[in-house]
Amino acid sequence: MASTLGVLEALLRNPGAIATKLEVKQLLKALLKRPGAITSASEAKQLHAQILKHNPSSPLYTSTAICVYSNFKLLNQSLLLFKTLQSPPSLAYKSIIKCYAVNGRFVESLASFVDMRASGNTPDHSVFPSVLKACAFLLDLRLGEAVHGCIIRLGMDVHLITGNALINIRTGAGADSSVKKVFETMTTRDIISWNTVIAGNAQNGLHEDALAMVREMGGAGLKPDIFTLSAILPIFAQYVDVDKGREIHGYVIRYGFDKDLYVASSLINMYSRCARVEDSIRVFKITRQRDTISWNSVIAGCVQNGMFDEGLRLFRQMLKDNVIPGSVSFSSIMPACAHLTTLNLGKQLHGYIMRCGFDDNVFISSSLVDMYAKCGHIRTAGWIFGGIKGRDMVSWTAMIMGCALHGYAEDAISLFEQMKLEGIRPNHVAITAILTACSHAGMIDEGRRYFDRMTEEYGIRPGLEHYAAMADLYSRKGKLNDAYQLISTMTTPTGTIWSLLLSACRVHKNVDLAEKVASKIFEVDPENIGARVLLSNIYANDGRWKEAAKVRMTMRNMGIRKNPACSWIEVKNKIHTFIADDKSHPLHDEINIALCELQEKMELAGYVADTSEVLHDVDDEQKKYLLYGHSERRAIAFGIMSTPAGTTIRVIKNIRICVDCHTAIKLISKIVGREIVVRDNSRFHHFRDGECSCGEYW
DNA sequence: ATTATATTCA
Repeated sequence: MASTLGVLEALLRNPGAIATKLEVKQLLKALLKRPGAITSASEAKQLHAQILKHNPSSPLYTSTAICVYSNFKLLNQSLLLFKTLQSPPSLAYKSIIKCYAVNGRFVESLASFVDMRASGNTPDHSVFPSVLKACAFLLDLRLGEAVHGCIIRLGMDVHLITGNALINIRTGAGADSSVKKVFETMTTRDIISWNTVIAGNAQNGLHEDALAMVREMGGAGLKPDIFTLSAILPIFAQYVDVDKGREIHGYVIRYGFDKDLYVASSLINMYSRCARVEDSIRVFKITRQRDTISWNSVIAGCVQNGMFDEGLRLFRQMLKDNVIPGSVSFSSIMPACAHLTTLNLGKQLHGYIMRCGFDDNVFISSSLVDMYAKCGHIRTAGWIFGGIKGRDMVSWTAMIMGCALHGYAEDAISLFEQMKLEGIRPNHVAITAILTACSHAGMIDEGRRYFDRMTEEYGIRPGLEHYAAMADLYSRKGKLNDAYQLISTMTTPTGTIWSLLLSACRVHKNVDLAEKVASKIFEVDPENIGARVLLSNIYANDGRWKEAAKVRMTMRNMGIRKNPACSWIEVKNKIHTFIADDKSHPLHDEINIALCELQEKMELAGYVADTSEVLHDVDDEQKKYLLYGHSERRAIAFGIMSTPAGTTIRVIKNIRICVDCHTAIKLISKIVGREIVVRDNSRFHHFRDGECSCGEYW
C-alpha cells in the first residue's frame, strides 16, 4: 500500500509528471480496495486525468473514478463519466446511486437503483442505506416495501447499517410491528438502531414504548446520547411533565450535552410547553451557539405563553444577530401581531414573508388569516384563506373564528360544513369557533344543535370553552334562565363562565339573578375583579347607589382595583392609548373640540344621548358630559383628525362597547363619511354610513 | 453508508 501511495503522492506533487501505465494500473488496483486513499477533490481530478491518459476505455477504471468522485459528492463529474459507460459495472451503479442521494437527488437515485436491478447487477449493503433514505424522503412506501423484500432475499437485513435504515423507513410509515421485527432480526445493534426505534415510537405516539426502550438500552450497554434525548424531550413537552423534563436537563448537564443545539432547542421547547418560559429563556441565553431553530424555539415559547412583546423583541434581536428567519420563525411570531392587533407590524412581516417566498406555507398563511381577521381586515383574511393550497383544520378554524368575530355567522357555518365535506374532522377548537359564530349572531337553535351533537358526531366531549360559548349564546339572547340551567349542569363551572351570565344580567337588568350569580362567582373566585365591577354597576343601574358603593368598598378593602376602560388606535406606526377620563394625550384639547363639533352635527341628525348606562350618581347633564369621555370616542376623534379623509378608522377597546357609544359611532361614520371598525373584548363592529355590521346584537 | 430539535386556530 505504501508504494501505491508513494506513486500517488508523486503524481500529486507534480501534476505534470508522467506516470507509467504500470504505475497507474497499480494505483487504480489499490484504489479499488481503498478509494479512501484519495483525500481531496483535486486528488480525485488528478486521478481522473491519469485514467484518461492511459485507460480511457476501461469500465473498471472509469468506475473507480466515479467512486472516488462520488466520495467527494461531485455529482456532475461522476455523471459525466457514468454516461460514457455502455453497460456500467456494479461499482459505477453503486457510486452513482450514493452520489445522487448525498446530493438530495432522490428521484434520480431511485431511478438509478431501478436501472441497476434491470441491468442484472446485484446491489449490496453499500447502496441500501442510500436507497432507503431516498424512499423515506420521497415517502415512497411501495418502493420501500420492494427494496425491503430485495434486502431480505439477499440476506442483508442482518447488516447493521442497512437494518438501521430499514427501521428508519418503517417508523416513517407509522407505528407498526415491522419496526420491532427488523430490530429483532438484526444480529448486531448499535446506538443508532436504538435511537431510531425510540424516535419512531416517540413520533408515532407510542410514548410509553419509547421511554421503556430508553430504560432498556442501558441493559445493552448503551447510554442515551444527544439523539436519544432530543427524541424523548418532546414527550415530556407534550405531557407537560416538567419534573421528568428537569431530570433529563440534569442528565444533559452531567454529560456535557448542553452544548448541543438539538438538545438545547428541545429543552427550550419542553420548558415553554410546561409554561416555564423563564427557564426556557434561561436555557436559550446560556446556550452560546444558536441557530434559527433555537431562536424559533424561544420565540415560539414566548408567544405561546402570552409574552408577545418579549417574543417580538427576540425576533428583532434574531434579525439583528444576522440569523436568517425561516418559515417557522414567521409562523411563530405572527400570532403575537394577531393578539396585539398590531396591523402595521403584521403587514410588514407579510411583506417580508412574500419576499422570502414563504407565502405558500400553510402554517404561515393560516397565521396570516388569523392576524388579518383579528386586526379587522376580514376581507384580506378571506382572500388569503382562498389562496391556501392544502388547507388544514387550523386554516379552516382560523377563518371560521374570523367570521365569528366579525359577526358573519352564516359564512362561518357554511365554511364549517364545507370543511367537513372536504373530509376534515373538526377538533375542539373548530367546534368552539362555530359555537362562537352562533353566539355572536344570536343563532340559538343552530348553536344548540352543534353543541348537542358534538359528542356523537365528532367524538368531542364539551369542554369549558364550549360551555362558555353556549352560556354566552343564551346570555346575549336574554335567555338568562337557560344559561343558568346550562351552567348548573357543569361539574365545576368557573368564575369566567358565570361572569358571562352576570354581564347579561346587567344588560337585561336582572338584579335578583345577578346577586345569585355573583355569589356563585365569589365562591369559586373571590378576587374576580370583573364580577365585582359588574355587580356594582348593576346596582348603580338600578339606582341602588348604596349597594353599589358597598361593593366598591369591599373591593377597596380587598386591595383590588379594576383595570380602567381604554381604547387604542394605531396611527403612523404608533399606538395611541386613551383611558377613560384621562387627559394626558398631547392633543387632548383639540380632541375635545372635535368631539363637541361632532356632537352638534349628531344632534342635528337626531342624536339624543342615552345616559342609561352612565353609572354615576349625577344629574343628566353631567352624565351627558361623561359620555364624551368614553375612550373609544376620543380614539375615534383622534383618528379622524390625524388621518386623511376616507381612511378607515380602526379602534380597539378592552371592554364591551356601550349602547350610547354604539349609537354615536354609527352617526359619526355617516357624518364624516368614514368606515369605522371597533373591536371590543368579544367581537368586531363595522360602522359604515350610519349602520353597524352587528345589527344591534352584541 | 444509517438516527434527533422549532411552527398556524383556542
